[in-house]
Amino acid sequence: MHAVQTVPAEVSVASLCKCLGDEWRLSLVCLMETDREVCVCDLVAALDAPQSTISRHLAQLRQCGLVVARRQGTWMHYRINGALPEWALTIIESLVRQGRRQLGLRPLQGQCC
Amino acid sequence: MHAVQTVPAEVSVASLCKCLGDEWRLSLVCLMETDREVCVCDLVAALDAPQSTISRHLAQLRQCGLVVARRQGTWMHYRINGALPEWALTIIESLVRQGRRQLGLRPLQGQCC
DNA sequence: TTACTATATCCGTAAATCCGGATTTACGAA
DNA sequence: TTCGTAAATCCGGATTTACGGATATAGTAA
Repeated sequence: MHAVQTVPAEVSVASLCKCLGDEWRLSLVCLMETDREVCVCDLVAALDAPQSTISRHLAQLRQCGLVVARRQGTWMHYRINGALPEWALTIIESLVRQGRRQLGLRPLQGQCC
Repeated sequence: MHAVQTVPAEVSVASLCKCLGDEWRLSLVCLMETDREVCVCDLVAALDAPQSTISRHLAQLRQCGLVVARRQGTWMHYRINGALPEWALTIIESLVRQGRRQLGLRPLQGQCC
């Protein structure tokens, strides 16, 4: 029995930037503390946007490999993809740090689930 | 007489990412060594693209504040905007470092000007 | 002047992206 | 089963963005 290889997802610099070059998506990632899961309903509440809009942008972040989702019953939990290569995680962290300063994000309520 | 204040240009994380989320523009920035000017004709040659395309993308980079231009006779020299705030310069440097690995950029010839 | 060069901008068209209400899917509970 | 909730997907229209040939602008030199 061998350990599970977490192969670093391939991401191109351009697609990473493109993905985070949208305020909705940047905000979503900024709402995800490193190594902390966030429920979709909390994201919808925090950003006060139509559910379909949030879901669509989360799908893009997933497709790009920036976040991963985990289902728990009816709910979906998202988090930043820890399997990303070092350089990507580092850059995302920097972008998120600065993004949090710029975007006036209301704190997560965590009321659901 | 007072010293010239280099007020750090305001840049939003989202617009920075959006601007670099295009392969042409990312390539252009990757071709600019930090603190080194590059001539437009060299950029056109290196990327082998229509001149209007390069010029248009350079204009976007300028508008976003990521690069600055200096005219020397008929030629225009571009460089990364050193007046950007620290966080932006740091992030750009990381993106460029990784971008250079990913994009197969042909080296600048520097034949013109 | 005129001619030439480098670069920027214009403009019509094509393609990509975004939006959000409506619908579907997935799951849990009764 | 059936119902209710959470989330994903669909779809048609609006908006944005990209493209590149043609043209305009800015500068040099004769």
